[in-house]
Amino acid sequence: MKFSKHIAQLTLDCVIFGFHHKKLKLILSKLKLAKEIYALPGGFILQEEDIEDAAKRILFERTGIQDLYLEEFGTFGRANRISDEDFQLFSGIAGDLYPDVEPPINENNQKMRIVSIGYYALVDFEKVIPQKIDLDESCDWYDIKELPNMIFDHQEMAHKGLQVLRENLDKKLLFNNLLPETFTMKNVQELYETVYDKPFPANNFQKKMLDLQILERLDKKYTGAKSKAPYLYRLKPRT
Amino acid sequence: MKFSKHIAQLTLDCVIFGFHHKKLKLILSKLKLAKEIYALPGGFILQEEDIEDAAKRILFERTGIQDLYLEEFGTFGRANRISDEDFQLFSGIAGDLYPDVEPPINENNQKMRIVSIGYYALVDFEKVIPQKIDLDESCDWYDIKELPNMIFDHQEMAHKGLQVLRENLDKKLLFNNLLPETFTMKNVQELYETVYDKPFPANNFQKKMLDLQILERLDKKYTGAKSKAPYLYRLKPRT
DNA sequence: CCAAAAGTGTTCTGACTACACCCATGA
DNA sequence: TCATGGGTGTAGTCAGAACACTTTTGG
Repeated sequence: MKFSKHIAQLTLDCVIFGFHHKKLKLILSKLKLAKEIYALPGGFILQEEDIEDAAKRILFERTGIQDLYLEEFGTFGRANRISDEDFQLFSGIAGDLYPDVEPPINENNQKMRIVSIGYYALVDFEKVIPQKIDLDESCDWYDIKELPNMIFDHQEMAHKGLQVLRENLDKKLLFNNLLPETFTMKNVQELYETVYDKPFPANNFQKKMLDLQILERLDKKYTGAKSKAPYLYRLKPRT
Repeated sequence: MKFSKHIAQLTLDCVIFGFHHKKLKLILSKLKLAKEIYALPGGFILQEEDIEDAAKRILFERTGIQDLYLEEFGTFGRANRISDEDFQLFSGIAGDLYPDVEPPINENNQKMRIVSIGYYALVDFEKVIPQKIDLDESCDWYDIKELPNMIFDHQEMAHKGLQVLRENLDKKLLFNNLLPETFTMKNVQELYETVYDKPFPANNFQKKMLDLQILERLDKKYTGAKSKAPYLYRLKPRT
């Protein structure tokens, strides 16, 4: 066999961000290993598959959502990105899921590097129950501020993903799965404050959002709170 | 042999931009093929090599410059990024340069996709004579506005590289090899006008550049032209 | 009427634009 | 002294930030 069903030394890992009520989380798998260690959802890429389609496939496997907004944020290819310890831990189980892929060990029993492409996506974590796959002991949402011990350079990938998410969040809002159908300006503000981890003054924030021309104002929302009822908004249908 | 000396289905291609006197060029190889077709300088990645080091190695091979500023700008992995025609053209010669890498054909004689990582770099093209390698009939600078027929999706890669170069050119200037040791403000302005392919008003441009606090004003330059002598500048030593 | 939260208006600043103007230089 | 190109100054516009203020709501 010259070529396996999957590309041998290239994987794809996804930083799936979930937002809800001032919390920013991401999906991690707890791996079925002796040591407690976590990984970004990822996998190998099929030979006939566009890389972006592979990312969509992995995202669908884990979230059940078909058409998610996603973006590539970088390639991770340091020669030593897989430590010896992680390699030994992981190589035992990877073959179960990808029997076609040769374990990354050369004829001298040295580990070989696997390059990973990073993608991120955005969802509302109240709407998505992370699905585990065979390699996972469990799969769940973890707060970005309290990330557990992660395998390979996955922690670095998660941070790079967040950094790219923060660039032009305005444009990304257009596609999102982060907010419900209708929402208040406060909801949007909390989303921004959570992603950027800093406060935004409400009046300036509102002006800026409205100036973007992407929100449509609807009726007011009467919650029964003893305060003024906020307007509801929805994303303008894209032209 | 389970693994070759190079990673099998992953390559790296470099968009090496060269600037001089209102011209923006990039290095292309004319391949030793029946058809006249050009390629970005690129190559496979060694198993033990950081990807960024592989990019530096390729850049050094082609330009003779060791420590070039470079940046990754994306991954190119469409399943059909290599057309049947390009595949047939190229597969004949690739084996000469990389005898260790299996030709990307599966057992059913179907071509397999190779994923490529894009890097770009910046130089002054008057200072660099592009070096050809075995696969090349020639290797030279080509104007970005008059790109010849390019193999695979290399044209798309070149344009994406330019797009990323345009983002934050200010910061990239700090590292560059684009300008001589000392230069006039007009030189810098022409660089910007060439990269962005649009004019900048001279007075506002000067103010903006000086506000960046990265230029140090030196003595005037007396060229013998019958006009006021411009100041010379140099990049402030980085702290 | 009051507290709480929503929403608006006004001013200030700093970046960028456009326009007009002055200065040095060699012919 | 004049044309040429280098360099500076000022006013207008626009997005953000900071501040104070008014409005709506249910108790």
